Amino acid sequence: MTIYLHDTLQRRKVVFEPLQAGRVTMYLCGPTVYNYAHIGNARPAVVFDVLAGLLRRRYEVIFARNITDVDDKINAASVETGKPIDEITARFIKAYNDDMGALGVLPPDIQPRATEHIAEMIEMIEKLVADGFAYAADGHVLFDVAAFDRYGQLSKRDVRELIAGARVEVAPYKRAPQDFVLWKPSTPELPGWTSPWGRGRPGWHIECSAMSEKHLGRTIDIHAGGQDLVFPHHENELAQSTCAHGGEVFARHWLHNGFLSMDSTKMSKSLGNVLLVHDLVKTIPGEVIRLALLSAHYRQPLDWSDDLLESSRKMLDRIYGALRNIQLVADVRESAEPASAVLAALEDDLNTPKALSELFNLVRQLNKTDETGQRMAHAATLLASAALMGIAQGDAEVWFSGNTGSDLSADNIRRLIDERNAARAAKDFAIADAKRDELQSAGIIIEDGPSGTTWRRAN
RNA sequence: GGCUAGGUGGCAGAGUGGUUAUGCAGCGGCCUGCAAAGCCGCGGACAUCGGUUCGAUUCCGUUCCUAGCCUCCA
Repeated sequence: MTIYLHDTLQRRKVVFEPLQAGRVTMYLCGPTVYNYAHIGNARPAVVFDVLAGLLRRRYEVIFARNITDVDDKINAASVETGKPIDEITARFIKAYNDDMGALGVLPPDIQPRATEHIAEMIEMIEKLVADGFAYAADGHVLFDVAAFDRYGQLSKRDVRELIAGARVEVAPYKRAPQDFVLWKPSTPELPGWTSPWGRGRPGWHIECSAMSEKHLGRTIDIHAGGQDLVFPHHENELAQSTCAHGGEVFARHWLHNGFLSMDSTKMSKSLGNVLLVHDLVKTIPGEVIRLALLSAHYRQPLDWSDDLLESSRKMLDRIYGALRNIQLVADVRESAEPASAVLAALEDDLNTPKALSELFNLVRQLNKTDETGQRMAHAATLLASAALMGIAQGDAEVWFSGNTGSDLSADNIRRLIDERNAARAAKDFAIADAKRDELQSAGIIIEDGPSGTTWRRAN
């Protein structure tokens, strides 16, 4: 089997092959920690969590997802709230990790922080200056875009079009408007570090170049992030890393996820139309949110809506419904392999919608099987397949009845069901139906099955 | 204006040069005391106009429309 991934640089799907056989290095641009993560920020975390898991089946994987903890917006938040920067970043790093955890995102192998890699950044900048790819001017250090002839290759942008004016900041210390900041001076009240160019702080792009080199090496296999990072962030990283490494390939595969929108408009912090993961997980199971994020292909746009969540919840109802009332023997479950159709879909550029459709084919197969041993085998395959996407791994009974969401306690529900069944046994269907109506009006739906009556909350 | 992606049945959303996924919703049947769940079946789609082809939703081009990037942003 072969893994295919779409590469932004080549604009096509390519066969994935790590530089070193059996070992994959992967870097994902993580959050800037000045606020809670919104659901759009969660998309790359979830999507590339699935990818990391998929790769781990076949390779040793070293997965780094950074934390940007030095940034103008963090400084602004500190000024605004009067709280120290460390307190703000510590708080939102924890919140980010907790929120992603609620969505079933496993921690990356390495979570490097920008402030802990200032020395590496300075070292890289010095190298760029020494080799003529960057210049110091007026307390700043700038990357000289003209010195890198392939600049613009990732975003397919013509440097000549990056003209001065409203689009690109013009500053007197720049040789050319498109030159970008590697290092900038800091004021006494803002965070700063001693450097050959005076007390200052790093520009935005240099941190990822320095941290990926330190933790993953000069050439990494996969560099991932949101589509909006293609330009300028990744274009600039590509330029500075390539130049600092004597022309060696920086990232062998570039992966970018599409955007989340609401009402066909991009969700973004600057527009203010954001839904925070922190709030959503209070009322919606993280699994439902995770499935919603995986219901469209990762490179396609995804419009967030209540309908999407409703539909995702119903998909999980169907999967858990099939798994309910099956007691899986431990070794059957543990030895189960995912269905090849599901695996193949995911290994084809992470085609999660296709994988889900194959998952539902397994559900149907399970539902129409009567024989217990066969059912167990199908259920185990279904579970192992769903595990590839990190969904439906919980207890089915808990899914349907863990939280009644109604005023009736589980004991009272059971009592009404017993009373109804007594009436049914006595063929007093008027009373039986009255009991069922009573349950239904309390948000409880009952199902008479071969092994007795079960119930679930109505959504 | 430049550059990228897209436009698929009531909705969501894959995919394919000829056999029309999957989930939800709808319809019919089976099961059930009746339901629910499940199973079986049905209907209904490939924005537009041209071109290539024996044949295009799928390839090429036109037009229209949508979103994103070009500035901090996943």
